[in-house]
Amino acid sequence: MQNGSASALRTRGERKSTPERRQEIVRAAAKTFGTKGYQKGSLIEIASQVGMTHAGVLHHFGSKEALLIAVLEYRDEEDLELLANREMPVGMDLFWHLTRTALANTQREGIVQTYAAITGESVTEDHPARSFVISRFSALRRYIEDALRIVCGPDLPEDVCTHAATSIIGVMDGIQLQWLLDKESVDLPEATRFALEAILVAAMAGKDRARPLSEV
Amino acid sequence: MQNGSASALRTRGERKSTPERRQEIVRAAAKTFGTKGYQKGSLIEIASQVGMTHAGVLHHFGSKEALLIAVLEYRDEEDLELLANREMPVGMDLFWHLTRTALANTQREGIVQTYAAITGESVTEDHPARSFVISRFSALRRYIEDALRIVCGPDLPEDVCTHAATSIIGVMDGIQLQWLLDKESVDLPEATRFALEAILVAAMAGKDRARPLSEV
DNA sequence: GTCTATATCGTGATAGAC
DNA sequence: GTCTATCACGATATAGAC
Repeated sequence: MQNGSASALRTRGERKSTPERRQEIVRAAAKTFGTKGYQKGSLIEIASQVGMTHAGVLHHFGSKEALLIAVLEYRDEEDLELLANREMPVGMDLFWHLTRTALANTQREGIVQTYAAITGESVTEDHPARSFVISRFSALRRYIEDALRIVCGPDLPEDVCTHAATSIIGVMDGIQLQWLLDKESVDLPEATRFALEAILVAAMAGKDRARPLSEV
Repeated sequence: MQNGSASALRTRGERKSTPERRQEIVRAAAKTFGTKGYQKGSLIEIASQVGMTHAGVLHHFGSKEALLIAVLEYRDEEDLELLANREMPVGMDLFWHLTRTALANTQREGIVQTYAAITGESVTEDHPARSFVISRFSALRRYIEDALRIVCGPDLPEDVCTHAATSIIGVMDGIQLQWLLDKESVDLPEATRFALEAILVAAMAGKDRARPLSEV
């Protein structure tokens, strides 16, 4: 019960310890990069949100680019924590999870906005988030393909599987984008649910259509 | 047959006339905004592509923002000219057109890139393209909804119609984005065809499901 | 760990010569 | 119609005081 060593006392003083400070900064950066974009979002604006000057921010991260990477990693970490066991659901559970995510996203506009702004910018030349976004998409496609194979069975043709996975990611991102720009005209969760079901049904049908005659 | 007045001669001299020069600049700007984005794409880079200084560009357009608007209008104009009669197809023809567009887009990466970069950036605060993109999406949704009503008949429920239209635009944009970032992993025309068919079929099914029992 | 001060750079825009 | 020159501004990053 004794309240600890000198080092424990040190980290509990009124001065914020470094990991906490870093997280504060990352959160502010995510907000700024979301509203202004990476190019236009300045270190000065980020710093002012946490009561610092931009030199202070650079002390923790070294460069603006490193801060962006930290934001991207933090966002993925945050997504993982939405899941009870911190790992991606498998099979049909994945599609339920995606549907629930679309619903949850209506209540966390900031995160959606950050994701959309950075992803959108990443198509430009030499953008620091580019390779990160590419591998994120790639990993996501693989997850969804695996889930599709479980749901549709082993007869699912490879090309149908890939196209369906690409379509699912695409439609979720695309609907989010329209929703961000015009929330009154777009029903994010319902449109997403409709599209996911449509694509799932088409994948199942693709499986049936491609089944070799010998097996029928 | 006589080759014209003094004014006609004047516009044919070795010096470029203003409308031609404007178009050259707009094309260069579209390219630069596509590769670098609007914020990072500089007037200096645009000007150098047409053999001018940035002051020359500003002489024609007054401001960088006005140049962006010109690019957006030019891009829409260009899209219209892909159509034989310069007007959007109606009914099932629209969906054939969208499928053909996805195929054609693999051969005009620059245009797709420009569209994606500007649309992606437009979600940020006070972006000059924002209202343009919003009304573009809105008009597109209306077109597609009209076509869906023609294809599916008047029984198509309103919400299914809207969700399908939103999904179609979303999935086309979303697949394009993945394709731009990773062309080897994404088959743009085939994935688009798959998704469009899936959504169309689902809309038809939605119509059937919602048909009042009294009509069956 | 945060600040002030500064170096260095690039930008969009304006004014005026040619 | 295009150029040169310049202005005013804001950015990232560094150096060194506290």
